[in-house]
Amino acid sequence: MSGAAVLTEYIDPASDRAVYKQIADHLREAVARGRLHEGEQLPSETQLMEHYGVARMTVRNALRILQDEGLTTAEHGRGVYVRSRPPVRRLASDRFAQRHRKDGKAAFLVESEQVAAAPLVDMIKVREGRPPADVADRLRLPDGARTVVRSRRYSLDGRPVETAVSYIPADLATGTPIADPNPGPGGIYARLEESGHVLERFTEEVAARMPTPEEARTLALPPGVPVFRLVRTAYDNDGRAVEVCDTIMATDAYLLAYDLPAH
Amino acid sequence: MSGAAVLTEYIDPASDRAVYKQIADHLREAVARGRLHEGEQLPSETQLMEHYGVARMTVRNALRILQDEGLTTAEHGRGVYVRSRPPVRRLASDRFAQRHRKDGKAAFLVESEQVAAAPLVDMIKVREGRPPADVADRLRLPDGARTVVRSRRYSLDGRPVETAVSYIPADLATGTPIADPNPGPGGIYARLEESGHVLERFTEEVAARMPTPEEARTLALPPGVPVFRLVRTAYDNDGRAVEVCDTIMATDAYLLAYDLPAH
DNA sequence: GAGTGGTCTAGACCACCAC
DNA sequence: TGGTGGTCTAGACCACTCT
Repeated sequence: MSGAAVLTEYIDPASDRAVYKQIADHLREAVARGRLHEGEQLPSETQLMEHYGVARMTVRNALRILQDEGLTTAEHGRGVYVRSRPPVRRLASDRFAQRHRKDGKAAFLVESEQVAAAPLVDMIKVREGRPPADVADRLRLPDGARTVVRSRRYSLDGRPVETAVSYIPADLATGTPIADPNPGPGGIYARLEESGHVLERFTEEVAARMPTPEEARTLALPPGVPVFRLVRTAYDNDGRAVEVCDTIMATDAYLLAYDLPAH
Repeated sequence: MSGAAVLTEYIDPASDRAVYKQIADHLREAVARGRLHEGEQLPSETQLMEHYGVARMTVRNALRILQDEGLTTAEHGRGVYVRSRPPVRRLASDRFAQRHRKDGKAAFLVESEQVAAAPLVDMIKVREGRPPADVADRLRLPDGARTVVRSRRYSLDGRPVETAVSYIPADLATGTPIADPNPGPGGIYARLEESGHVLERFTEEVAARMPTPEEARTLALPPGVPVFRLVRTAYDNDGRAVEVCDTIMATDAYLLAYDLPAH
């Protein structure tokens, strides 16, 4: 049957609005008014063609709009469905607080415990090399200085949610567990603190944009889902920048929470 | 002339990749490699059809991909251009610090001074009414409690960048300048502090998604540009939530910066 | 096999822009 | 007036999913 029951409206031929936009409006409204629920199937392209009396491309243009808005997903051979909004994971601003590392857990593991999801870290790559210019700036490194570069991907319950690339100045990392794929309990922050670089504060810069094709592939992003780009810089108690972490996050998996003092 | 000089590659008929995706790949790569610069015109649909020997819909599908990625903008009657990335405005985490209000300036005005842009606030609407459930939760208001609701749109140099809706509990706002369209120097935060509700801290929750059609219209967003949804809650020195501000921001106009302590 | 969405063709007319 | 992108038609063949 599918959701053909929502086909109650017709094209207004007197309207200036393009036909495919009118069709998109009808379907969008059906979702907004709850006549089409999360996960429910939309009328098929054939049904829409017949109901509205238009060509297939017109129907497909309408469906593409909804997909670009992140409202629906098309599944080849199955149908078009109202996208279900997964529960977002809330990242609190104290997630890097020292107390969360005390029992030897890195931040991502602590968070996944809180939401009772199975964490996975894969695509781990560690190398040494020169960082991009903007990263070198943040680390206050001279031109040509080298860093240890740690890349990895994080997943929850089998769903990739975030990729991250960390840059640590070579003089702090080379020859230490930080340059190993597995840096040990508590992660690299614990190693940095053991070597005397007690972390004092972090800065985070948050931007959002549509993913590149490669990011969409790595994070298995459906169309219409933007990414956060979050660049975090960690400073030790000497005020030195000891790590820059460049993160790409699926925006449908995260809610970022911050506390701001008023003084 | 346009950018036809970038047409150096051809379709690989042996490839499994769809023709329109191959064309999109070529053009994307031309941008990435600097063979097409910001603001430069892409080859026209006609030129692409002739070069690749494909139908117009195939070319249009390719161009749509780039547009959805936020890489290009199409201008009716003129051509398709590589989108120029406007300088983003950086919002620091101390932007609501008390010292920035001392000279009677609201946060937005202070920021626009820093970037030497002409600020505009329009579409101002003030009313009294019941807040949405999630706002009432944040304000810890009982069901049915009323708030003053302040809506407005912010623009810089004639370009809309952000809309905001503030909710202030009626017992703090009704009958005060907070319920006037113009709340006076320093904005509503200054009025709240004058009435004894000195602001102690804020929380911000940041999400990102594609805009609704109405948001795209209000912010004059080109296709492929997501929005931030930023919900800020202001607390006074008694720990009471005195305002919730629900903001929709153009992501190509903002970079959000936060400081996080490590303790 | 029947139904779904994915890709592609080859046209048409229109609205907008620059010259 | 010619070139541009915007909309729309009426087909075709294919790949995928479910039964």
